[in-house]
Amino acid sequence: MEEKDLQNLSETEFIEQYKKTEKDKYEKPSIATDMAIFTVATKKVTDNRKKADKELQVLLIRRGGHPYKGDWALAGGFMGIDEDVETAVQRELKEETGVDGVYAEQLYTWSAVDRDPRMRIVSVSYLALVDQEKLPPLQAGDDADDVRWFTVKDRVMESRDELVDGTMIKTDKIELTLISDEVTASAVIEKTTITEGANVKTVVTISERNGIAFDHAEIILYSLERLRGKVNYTNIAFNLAGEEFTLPDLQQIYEVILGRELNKVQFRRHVENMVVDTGKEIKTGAYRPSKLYRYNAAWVYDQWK
Amino acid sequence: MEEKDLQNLSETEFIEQYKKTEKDKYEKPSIATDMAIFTVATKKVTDNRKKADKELQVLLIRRGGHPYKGDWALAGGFMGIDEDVETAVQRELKEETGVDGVYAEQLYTWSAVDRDPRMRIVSVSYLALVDQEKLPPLQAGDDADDVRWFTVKDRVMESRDELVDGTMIKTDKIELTLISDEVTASAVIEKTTITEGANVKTVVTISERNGIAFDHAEIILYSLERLRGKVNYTNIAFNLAGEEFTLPDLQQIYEVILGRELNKVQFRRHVENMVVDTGKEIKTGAYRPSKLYRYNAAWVYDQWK
DNA sequence: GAAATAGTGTCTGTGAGACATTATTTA
DNA sequence: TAAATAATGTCTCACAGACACTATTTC
Repeated sequence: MEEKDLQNLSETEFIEQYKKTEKDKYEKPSIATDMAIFTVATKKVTDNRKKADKELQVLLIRRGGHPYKGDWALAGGFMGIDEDVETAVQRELKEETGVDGVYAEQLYTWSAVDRDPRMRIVSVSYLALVDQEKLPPLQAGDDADDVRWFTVKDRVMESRDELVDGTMIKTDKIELTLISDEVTASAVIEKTTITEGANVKTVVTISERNGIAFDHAEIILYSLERLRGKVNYTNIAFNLAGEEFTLPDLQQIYEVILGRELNKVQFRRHVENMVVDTGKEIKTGAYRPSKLYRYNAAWVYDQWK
Repeated sequence: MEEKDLQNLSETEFIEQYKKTEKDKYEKPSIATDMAIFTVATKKVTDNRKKADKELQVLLIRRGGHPYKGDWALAGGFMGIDEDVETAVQRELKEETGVDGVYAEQLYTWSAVDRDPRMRIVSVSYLALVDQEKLPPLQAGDDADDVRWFTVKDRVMESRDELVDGTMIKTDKIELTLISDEVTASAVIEKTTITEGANVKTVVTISERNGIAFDHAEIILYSLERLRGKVNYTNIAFNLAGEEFTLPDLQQIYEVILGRELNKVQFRRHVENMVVDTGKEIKTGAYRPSKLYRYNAAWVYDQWK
């Protein structure tokens, strides 16, 4: 049936006909999800410093089969034909973390033609944040060795600005290092931002890849940026804290995310309206106890004040 | 061949075999793009006020066939199996606007199972901004009537906050109105934000739909929010201005996007470093002429100051 | 000079950033 | 009392917001 004739049908007839003759005319990609699941963990290391240190970790899974066999990949999976992406993500989050209702937000959809050698896979990536206290210990089952939390470190190796003829070219070379007990994976990512007039275009390429599967180093970096970008003006970081927490602990979570130390007074002023004093205290050492707070459910981010 | 046996092959053999037997095991969705293309246009209306007024417009296309026949939809199309989403978007932007290198940024990927009655379509939406001066007049061809710029108005009809048991439920009822010469399309969108602890989830439903196809009212609203959210701390608005512009004009672009008036002094201070004086002036009426500025290519957004 | 808009000077309040001080605990 | 960390007081500086004023044009 010609396209023209199709349009003379009623809507119901059209759709019936479309499903028969048009629906599978073109080859389609698969849709997958990739989730950068983060937690802030307390370092086990007992070094000289008394102050407990925390670190940002991401969950990775060792690839048991081709492609990228043996490399570490983000959690994720294929979207079923009868579910939407959000449902797939919540299903997979529950599977991987064992926790219900984990915070997740959509990041970006990756669609490079060659991002998977098997076939065309378009991936919708998500940023997920879990409170470490809620996490069950990683399953000690047969594949315990294949699911791990990696400490995340990123470092700008090189930063170059070039202004040519009204076009600003900014090149950043960023090293991403992921460390688990005995395993270290890493990547070097080159990020080029071309600003022509006010039109900003960013091209990202992975120039070195050691043990990180697919384009996942890029996705992890992107999720880090999103996390850092939102930490200061949303409640996003509270998803990484327990029900009750001390302000010094909360501050450490912020510091671990931002990768720098924060001023105490300023930090407390900043979160003042986001927390409620529980009236409880907690003693953690040979010094003044901390007050316990909880998240203030009534807090609203007044976008434009 | 069993999954187990597949994994004993070399990577090349595996992929070859995968493409033969595994690749099309499951039904796949189609990938489409939807683009909210905005421009800021100068009102033709000559009312009593001398000050020229601008308005925010979005490009819509009348659907010639089922489904949503006769309704207005965002520009877009299917992603080819040999191109990535960005390429598809740039191709379609050129087709629709006639302009090369239009600013476009990825917004969100929509995947509701029933968002298209024909088949499963996952849509990657984009926000695009074009300078009106660069736009050729809409093609006067046979389908000139099918492509139009609509003035965008949105209004919060109702806003309710409810705090139940540590869970904050914020419900906003928003009216979106799109006006072209003789055509008006509109929708009422209900946006519910559920904040449980710090975990924010937003559910959006279209409760009334008049002449806007698919879930496109939702996408337009989402793109408006993104535009407003970025206007104050990026150079995004400059994509809506010409090569050279006056500060009063630039301020109007900001005002039209934000939907409110801005303080002149404060605005000028805000954009001070983003613009360069061209030394030229432009006379537009019986009053002091405006200086012409251009975008300052050397401006960089120092993310954390 | 009147009308209209462009552009500048300056006061005020808020909030970020930094430094200093006090408070509370245990050894 | 020393050591360690929690919590608060307060100074400074940058900037957002507002108001008032000056500048330039045409009629």
